[in-house]
Amino acid sequence: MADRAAVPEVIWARPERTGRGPKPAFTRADIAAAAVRIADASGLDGVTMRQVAAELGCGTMSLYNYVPRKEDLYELMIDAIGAEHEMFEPSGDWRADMLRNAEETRAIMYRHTWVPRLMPGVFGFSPNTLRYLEHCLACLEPLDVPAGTKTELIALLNGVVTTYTGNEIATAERTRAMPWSAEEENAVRMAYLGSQIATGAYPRLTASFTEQSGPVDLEAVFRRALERILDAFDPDLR
Amino acid sequence: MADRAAVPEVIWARPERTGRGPKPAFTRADIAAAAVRIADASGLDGVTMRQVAAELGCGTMSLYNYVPRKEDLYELMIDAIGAEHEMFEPSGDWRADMLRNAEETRAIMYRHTWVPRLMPGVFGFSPNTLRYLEHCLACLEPLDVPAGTKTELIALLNGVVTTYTGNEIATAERTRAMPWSAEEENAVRMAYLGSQIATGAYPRLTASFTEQSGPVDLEAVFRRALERILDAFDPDLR
DNA sequence: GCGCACTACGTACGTTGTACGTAACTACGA
DNA sequence: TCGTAGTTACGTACAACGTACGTAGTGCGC
Repeated sequence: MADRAAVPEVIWARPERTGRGPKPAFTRADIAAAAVRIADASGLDGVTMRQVAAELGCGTMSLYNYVPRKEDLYELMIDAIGAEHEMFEPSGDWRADMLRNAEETRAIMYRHTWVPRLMPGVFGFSPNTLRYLEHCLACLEPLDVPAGTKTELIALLNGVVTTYTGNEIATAERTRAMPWSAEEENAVRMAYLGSQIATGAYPRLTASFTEQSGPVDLEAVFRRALERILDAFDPDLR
Repeated sequence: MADRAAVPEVIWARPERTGRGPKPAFTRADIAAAAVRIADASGLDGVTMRQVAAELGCGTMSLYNYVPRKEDLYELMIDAIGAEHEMFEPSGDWRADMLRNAEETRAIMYRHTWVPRLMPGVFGFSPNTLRYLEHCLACLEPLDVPAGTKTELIALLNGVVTTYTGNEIATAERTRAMPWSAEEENAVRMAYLGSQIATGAYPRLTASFTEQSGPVDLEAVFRRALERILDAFDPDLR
């Protein structure tokens, strides 16, 4: 029996096929694509080993020949959507390029709303992740700061993109999944917040709430956050 | 029978006790404390309805009298650790105060390593969350920007603290939970990264890796990220 | 003092990840 | 050329999870 048990292993380090025995029926890409298809259609919770196997048309346990743990399936999924990133030719304007990268990541997340929920748990540097990092570094070539600072900029931007977009998606999905209407939910929330505000314990918070009129433009907030971070790394603004 | 079914409800809007029938055996605080105790000791995955009930010394299903869904239990937990935040008197130096707030949040997360994993899923503005936001706004009183901008600063800071600290914790826990040693894991990872680098497909990434010598000072990276964000909101630096 | 709204909790169901055993298959060493 | 070792494939089975449901007991408001 194959030792599929505990072995210090990044799935990307394990060769895709081994040569001996029957030909594998699927590639990793097949499996990743099936999982992505399910996640897009039914959400991340729809991605079960049984469902993925059914989508592929094979027995549940056969999957474990390709993916030692479910966690590794997630890794495959993240790598798969990483291929959607357009690795454009750097323009020479590092700010514009990084904005474009961020905006594209955001778009990918809106296309695959399960990505933000998966990101924090993914650690193996998948091929497409490495390609993306390399691409970002290429975009940052004109920026005259140490390499370590560039890495920090990339990490900070990616983190903000994930956090902001993930929050928006989670809020949207929350209202969608509920058996009651969004208005109803909002009414209950507002009633609660109103009752809290009425206690007078949160004067500044109350002022902040009442001051702002109309709905928040999430995209604008997102853009401002990005710009601010770019400002903070821009030597020309110091 | 009580209708514990789908109702648009924030748990904080539901009154803690109703007056009729037998006195409840526990308060929400009891339950939250029990869940926090378990999470601290056995991780977030140890927090099951059965475990929490056992910790309280009651039947599993009795919990559902207090907490309609497990998700609401999480909400209770987040609120409970929110009480650990020290709401100090603002010093008048908003940068120093916000740094202190961030550093304290980070410390709380290191004390309760499950917090970052829970944060993205928590939406109900719990009492302690409101108190914390109010406190942040008090610290930002000397900052001369619109109220909306202050809110954005708070959100950005909190997001970065959660992301950075959460990543660190996840990495640490990952190596701890593994049946193999951290050195072994690291060796495998490095061997893999080395093999990728050897392909020559990632020249800039390779340079960045080899350029940096010695381990990364995570706390310093964290501090720099905070300072940069504060810079970006500081009118005196524009 | 009656009844209703609540608490308490055992049982049970559906679903999950995955350990394990078995059977079939093929590339390699002899 | 032929075993045989290392695979793939997959059915069965198990422990653990969230929680629906039913029943029994309790005490406040009318």
